[in-house]
Amino acid sequence: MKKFQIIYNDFRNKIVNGTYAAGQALPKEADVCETFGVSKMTAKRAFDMLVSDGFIVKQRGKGTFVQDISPAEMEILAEANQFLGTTALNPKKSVTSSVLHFETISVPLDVADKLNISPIEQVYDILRVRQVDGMPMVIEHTYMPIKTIPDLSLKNVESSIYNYIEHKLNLKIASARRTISARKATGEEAALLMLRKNDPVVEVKQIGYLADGVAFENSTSIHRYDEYEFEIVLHRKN
Amino acid sequence: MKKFQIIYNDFRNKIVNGTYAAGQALPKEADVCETFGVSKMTAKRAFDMLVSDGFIVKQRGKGTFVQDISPAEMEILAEANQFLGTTALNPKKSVTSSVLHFETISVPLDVADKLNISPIEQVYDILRVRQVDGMPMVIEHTYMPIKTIPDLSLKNVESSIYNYIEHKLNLKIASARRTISARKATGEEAALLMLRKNDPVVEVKQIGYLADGVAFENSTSIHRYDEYEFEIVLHRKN
DNA sequence: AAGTGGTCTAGACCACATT
DNA sequence: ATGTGGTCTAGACCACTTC
Repeated sequence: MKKFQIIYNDFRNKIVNGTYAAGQALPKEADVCETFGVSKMTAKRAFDMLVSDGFIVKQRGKGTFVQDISPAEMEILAEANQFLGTTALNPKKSVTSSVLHFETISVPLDVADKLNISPIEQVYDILRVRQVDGMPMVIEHTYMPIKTIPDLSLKNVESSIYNYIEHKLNLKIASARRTISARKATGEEAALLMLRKNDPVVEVKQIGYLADGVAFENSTSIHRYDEYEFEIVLHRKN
Repeated sequence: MKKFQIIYNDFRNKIVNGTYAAGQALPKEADVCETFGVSKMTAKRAFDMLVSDGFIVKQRGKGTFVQDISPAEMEILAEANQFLGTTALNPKKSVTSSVLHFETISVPLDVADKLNISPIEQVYDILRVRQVDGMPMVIEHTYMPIKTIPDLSLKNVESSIYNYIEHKLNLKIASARRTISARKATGEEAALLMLRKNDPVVEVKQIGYLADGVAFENSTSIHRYDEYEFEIVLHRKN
């Protein structure tokens, strides 16, 4: 474990469990350096990560303080933070997939632009409905270039594509660009999600990237409006 | 301007305008150090910011490369990134507010928890409909503690509360926690937004924080489903 | 073996807040 | 004047990739 991670974890735990309460001052950088036997840059790095995650604020000339958050809200904040597929997000529940389409096609033009590939390339065209404990939660329409994700099988698609990519192909999923909006469900969507036509759905468009920067996935997910919530901490620039 | 910002801006511009194309290698850290006359930590910091914003990827042992993004998508990425109020987000359009409620009340219990204040404190209770070029876009229901934001006037509420906070009170708005979900519009919401009852709306709940970590705002915004979109770049932790 | 980025140091000096 | 965090340096050493 890296030194900055040790320091980050230590203070994160003490903030979440209330050892450091809302508004309370944390030790100054110089003390952290001494306590953990690290240099200033390393202590600063750990604190900067806590700022980024919304736990603390730093004020030049004054000190470092726990963000003004109630214990109940602190719990929620501690649980938030990550980006994962549906399987990993529901580790305690049974996640299953019904595969409605799974074929290889020439890439549609708009998808070619998002994946930044030539319009003559082939992609998987995958349509799945994912259930949590048997209840349909989301329709996922995914395109993936076959040259990047070779030999994808129906079995992979039925269980977890991310698992295949990371543990069979040994590729690292690194980041994603996501757009979130809402609209009315079409009749087909409503039927699949057990909603009525024109009920609200959340539409999440995502472009996924591997650690080498290559786009490997362009997906559109249609979520039941009553089963989707997206949380984030935002920081103003400057 | 800080050195790391100069380097960040330089490469950001060259990536957005195509001087460095998708997949292309950027200079190695050592070269950046020499070119800009900075140390390794400073060059690294600038590149780490570009990673965070989704422009590049770094691969240990190999080098640094532009993310695999088409020129069209690069434009979109370059425009994204920030958190601002409605006024600032629509600088070219006329943003107006209809104030439906503006009173001072004892804080509701759930709001007291989000703002982490005592249940006997007073807060502004503000209900506004905000229009862009005359079209109703969003209903904002905002609570703010009067002790943190004193002397808020109807005039401020009619124009821009953020402007009052930042330029009259000289407080710095630093961060926010946001939750995004969708649901059906109530009859009242539909009337205000010129929708039909049960049409989709996007519900954005936000807790805003000042630079000293104090929560100054708890708001719920109801957006027309066809006029709201939220974009973000996410990174996987490890 | 050579080349790349990642972590970390032990300081120096600066900017802002408080006394 | 003192104390705080912010920027930056000039390295050392490590981890991973490629040859």
